Amino acid sequence: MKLSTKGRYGLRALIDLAQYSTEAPVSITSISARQDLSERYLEQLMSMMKKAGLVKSVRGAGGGYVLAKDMAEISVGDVLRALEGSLEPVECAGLEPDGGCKAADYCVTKYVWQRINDSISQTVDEIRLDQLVEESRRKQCAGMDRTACKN
Amino acid sequence: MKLSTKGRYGLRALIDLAQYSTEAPVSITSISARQDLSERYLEQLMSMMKKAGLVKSVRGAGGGYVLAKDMAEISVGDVLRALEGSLEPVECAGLEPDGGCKAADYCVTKYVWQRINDSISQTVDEIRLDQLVEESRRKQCAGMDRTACKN
DNA sequence: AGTAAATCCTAGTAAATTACTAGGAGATAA
DNA sequence: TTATCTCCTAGTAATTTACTAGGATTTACT
Repeated sequence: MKLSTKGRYGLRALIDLAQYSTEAPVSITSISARQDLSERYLEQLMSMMKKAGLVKSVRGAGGGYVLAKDMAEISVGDVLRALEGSLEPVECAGLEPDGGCKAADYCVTKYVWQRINDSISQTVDEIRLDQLVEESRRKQCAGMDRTACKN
Repeated sequence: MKLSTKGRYGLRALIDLAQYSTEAPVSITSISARQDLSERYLEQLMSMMKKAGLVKSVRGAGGGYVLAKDMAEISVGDVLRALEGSLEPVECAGLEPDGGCKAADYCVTKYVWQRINDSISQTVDEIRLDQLVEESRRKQCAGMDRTACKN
């Protein structure tokens, strides 16, 4: 039940992007320098977030990434699902109307997986990027030594 | 953010055990037959749950496993933590008073991981084995074809 | 026109983890 | 004494993770 580096790094990167892209697009190079992440790897994460419609890219010199929508419109759930895939603790935990497991009616554990799924979904969907950015400003995270912590 | 087969199989096995161990201990052979699980693998899961104090074993012929405490005293959280290890979505998500990450005061994402951790913990800790057993009886899960579903 | 700074896209790959299997020792009831 | 159990340690194939590598393409600037 661990998040991978994709989700962890990606959320950090997006918070960074949200803070620094108010005027011009922000390059992968600058994000990875501030956040101490591999440029090549971050590239892939940004690509995933782009496909998910969270960021837009500007190609060529002076280019980079910008948020595709308002910070308040992006939830942690959007970010993590873009990077981790479904957050369901097991494959069948979702609420598919019909496509789900045939055995669902007789499945006790499905109730458990669904409860876990619901609680995760609810919390990640209610935390939005603007809150995190504000929190980051308040804590003056810019001065934080990123090599100390990989989360 | 997926549970492994340990957690999935193990919870199923323990529900099965709770239902069938009212009189005599239940053997791994019988659980694995009913639940369509590998005996050897289940053996390991039972051993983990024993170490965690959830079940007791009776060795020798006619032996097997019994719950170590009342069904109502065992939560899904107890079971999953015994089998999966910590349920924290990232290493630092817990509430360690001091042993935690040095950067915590400056770490925005830690807030996120902790919120997720808290919501998972709360839901798994409030679901107890007796509820699941009752639900299983109500649904007549005994007739379920276990080969159809691995969760 | 040329160059530097960017994103974009696909593959490859070492390390770690998962999900088992295998073998055999020891305990106990019949 | 034998069949049925738990117990314990190792091994291992398959999968996933976390990257790295190479190069094509786009664009601003001089």
